[in-house]
Amino acid sequence: MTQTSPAQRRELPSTWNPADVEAELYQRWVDAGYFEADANSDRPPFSIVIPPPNVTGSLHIGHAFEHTLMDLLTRRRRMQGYEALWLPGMDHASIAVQALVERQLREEGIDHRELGREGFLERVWQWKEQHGGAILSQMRRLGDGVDWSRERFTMDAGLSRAVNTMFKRLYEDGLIYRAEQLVNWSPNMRTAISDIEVEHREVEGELVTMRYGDGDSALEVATTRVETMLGDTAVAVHPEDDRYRHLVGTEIELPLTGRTIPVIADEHVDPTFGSGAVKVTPAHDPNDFEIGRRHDLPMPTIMDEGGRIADTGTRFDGMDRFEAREAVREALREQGRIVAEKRPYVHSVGHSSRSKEPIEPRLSMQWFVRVGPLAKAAGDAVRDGRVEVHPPELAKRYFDWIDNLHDWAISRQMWWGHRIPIWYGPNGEVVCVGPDEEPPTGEGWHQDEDVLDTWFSSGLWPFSTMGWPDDTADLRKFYPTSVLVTGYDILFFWVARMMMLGLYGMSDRSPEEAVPFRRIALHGIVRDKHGKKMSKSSGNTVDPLQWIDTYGTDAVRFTLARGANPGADAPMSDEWVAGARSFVTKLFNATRFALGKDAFAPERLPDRAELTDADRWILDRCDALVTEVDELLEDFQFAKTVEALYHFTWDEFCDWYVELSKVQLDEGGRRAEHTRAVLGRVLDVLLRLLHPITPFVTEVLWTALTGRESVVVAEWPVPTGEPADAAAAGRIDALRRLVTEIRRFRADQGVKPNQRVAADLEGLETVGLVGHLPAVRSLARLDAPGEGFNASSSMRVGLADGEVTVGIDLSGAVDVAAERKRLTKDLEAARKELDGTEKKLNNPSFTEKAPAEVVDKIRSRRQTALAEIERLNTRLESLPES
RNA sequence: GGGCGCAUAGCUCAGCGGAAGAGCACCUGCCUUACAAGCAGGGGGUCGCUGGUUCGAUCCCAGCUGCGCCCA
Repeated sequence: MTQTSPAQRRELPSTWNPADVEAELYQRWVDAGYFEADANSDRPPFSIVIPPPNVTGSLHIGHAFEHTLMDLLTRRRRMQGYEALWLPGMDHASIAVQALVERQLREEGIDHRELGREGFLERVWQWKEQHGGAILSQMRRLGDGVDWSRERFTMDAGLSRAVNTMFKRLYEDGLIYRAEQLVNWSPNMRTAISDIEVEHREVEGELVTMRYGDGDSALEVATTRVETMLGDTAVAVHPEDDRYRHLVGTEIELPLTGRTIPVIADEHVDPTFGSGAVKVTPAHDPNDFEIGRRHDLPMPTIMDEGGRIADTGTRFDGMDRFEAREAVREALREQGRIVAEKRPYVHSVGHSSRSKEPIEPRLSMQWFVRVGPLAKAAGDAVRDGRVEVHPPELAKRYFDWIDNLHDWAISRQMWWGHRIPIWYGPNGEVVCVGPDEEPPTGEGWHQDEDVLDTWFSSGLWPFSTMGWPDDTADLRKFYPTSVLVTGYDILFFWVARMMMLGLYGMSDRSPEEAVPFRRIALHGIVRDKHGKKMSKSSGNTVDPLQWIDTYGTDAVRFTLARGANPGADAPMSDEWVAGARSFVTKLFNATRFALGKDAFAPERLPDRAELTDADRWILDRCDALVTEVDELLEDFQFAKTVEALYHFTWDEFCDWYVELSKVQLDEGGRRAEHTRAVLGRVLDVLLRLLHPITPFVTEVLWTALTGRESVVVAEWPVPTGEPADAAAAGRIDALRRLVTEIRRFRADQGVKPNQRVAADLEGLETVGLVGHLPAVRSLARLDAPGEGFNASSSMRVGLADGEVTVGIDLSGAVDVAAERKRLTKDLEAARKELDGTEKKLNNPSFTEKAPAEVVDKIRSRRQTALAEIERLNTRLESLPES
């Protein structure tokens, strides 16, 4: 047995003030290089890439949540001896940053277009250096054990090279193409966005029905966007619709434009909706676009990039789309062409998830990724188990989505981002220029003006950050990453893109090794304490940094981990963080107590035979805890892990073992010495288990306890393999029940918790608690019966192996009514139990069909109930009349 | 419109075929030398509704109601 010499010990402060030590501890960890991974080590790899936060972002509660889980997983693996890498970084957020810097420039009175592309980008980089990445310093406050030496940014040279390489490969494989297509257009940002960046929201608009043509050939069509009529090139009806059959093939006058348009028949028209005739605006509506294609209709674009009516040759040109909506409607009204108006008319409208404005379907030339083969491979990787989705229920959602994916619009009409590496020649040449190639020079050559969707570079994140396309030591060691921790809300945006591009980019590897991650741990979003989504508009957002200031990082992390059920949302409130702080304080105080009693972390425990029931019980429980925590964490059951640790720490270790240890310490000698070892061992294990969740307090306590360097690099506990001592556990269980019953009796009788009363205990030998008499007396605050002892009241406690009679000297002040009430209540419960069990046992189908062990269990419960009733009745009868 | 999920103690959530659980909140009593950010004790639920399967249903199945999410 070795012992930490007092000299090695670090002193604990008398109270725990996280703010005093957190920053210093974190810096110490970074300086010591604990978080830096070595690609050349022999240890088995464990790697996580951070879901890159937006360079404009600051730490919000969702980051804190996700980071806590990742840090927890990484710290545990590090302690388990893995070469653990948690790779940090940010993405460049093309649209958000461009908007931000454009706005800044406007405030200075500068139009970014005047500045030119180069000048503008200079300003963006300037902004990035000065204000970008606030989140990185905030991550330190959370205690994130990331490898700062590997920090990455999607616009870094290396990652840009990866983007360029990927583009070129896809292009040459025919998986990237350019086409004029209807895309989701953001007039505010003047760019195309992809399908997933569109959110559908119910809005109150109007449904206007208008009449095209006149007399017999008139048709009524309805729309929520009247202004689009300026771009109509047909009216469509169902081919089987008898009402309109005679009109098909004729031309009809399109009001306000001086044009006539054909009436066509198309099977996709729903004859039961409205009048059964629909206006067709191919350049501004997805369904109409399809109709236009089928019928080879002209597709005039009637809006400019900013959402203003253009090129219609009408007086509406130049009007904003919403202004035009009213103006066109009123113009039609003047002509008596408005047939009906429904207002408000609630319908679903696509909005840009970035700028929040209604998107405008717009025909334009864009670059697309042909997702077919990529999506198939991405689906298969999950289908054949190379990538596990946790919780598995969410895999279905992944399949539903990835198996029905549309081609991905990747060009953005922006300057900030990876410029599309395509050069156009004077004679219509199109050349894709790879990263190490020289672009064509000469008259008339120019590069595509657009940049790539930010998700394109984020999709390469798991390998571009490790040096791809080069064959690097990092890639060899850490790819595929071990687990991806992210929100289910981003499954489509990001996870699917990494799957597609990862499998494609790494296709020179075996299918098993090409996947970007082996497991996907999905979490939900953080909600408020009423389960409401946090949002600025409802004013229920919280600032994790403010919580850290108030309660300490450990408390915040503990709360977040405690709320993390697989795939489920996590409700959060400051009351719960306060509760977590109490836990941290409890742990601190318990350790302080132990150290005050000279507890130490022994290398070897004393021989089991030398230990008490209490020692063996708590050590066995501790062993079971290690197993439980391991099992839960392998399954990403964070909430249950925290629950198990909380319960053990508070309800078993602090409430019982620490109290029992006081009795043992009082005995002195070898008993006290062994108790110090057990206290130290349990704390040693417990602090290590808790470290990934609450890194700061455990670091302080564990180094104080052990005198060793840091718990960050301590070994993760493993079960001892010692068989649990069931007999000891049974006796401790009996002890706890006996003590609780006595406390209950005392409370009923109005005896103050701190008041010692004389009591006589009979029957301890039958329940195996003779040796525990001092403990019972200590925990139940009983004195040995002395001179003139008079058991004015007595109680019988039924335990597994018998019963104990406790005679208590209450100096005559017996509250008979309270006692009667209690006994009556217990009696009622016992009778109910008897009824229930007898009913079952009297049912022949039950005794015949139920498994034998269940029947036995019910029989024994009936026996217990009978004994209990007998005991309570005897006691009730013996009570004096009140 | 299509799909998925959830309804369990005042609140937030576990449990998911054989005795209703936790945290917080609540009530009572305690500053008992680790801890009042604490200790001891206590109250509180026909497990959304209606049927069905089963010896037995909070748990499985069907329908209904009410919420939530995703997609169009």
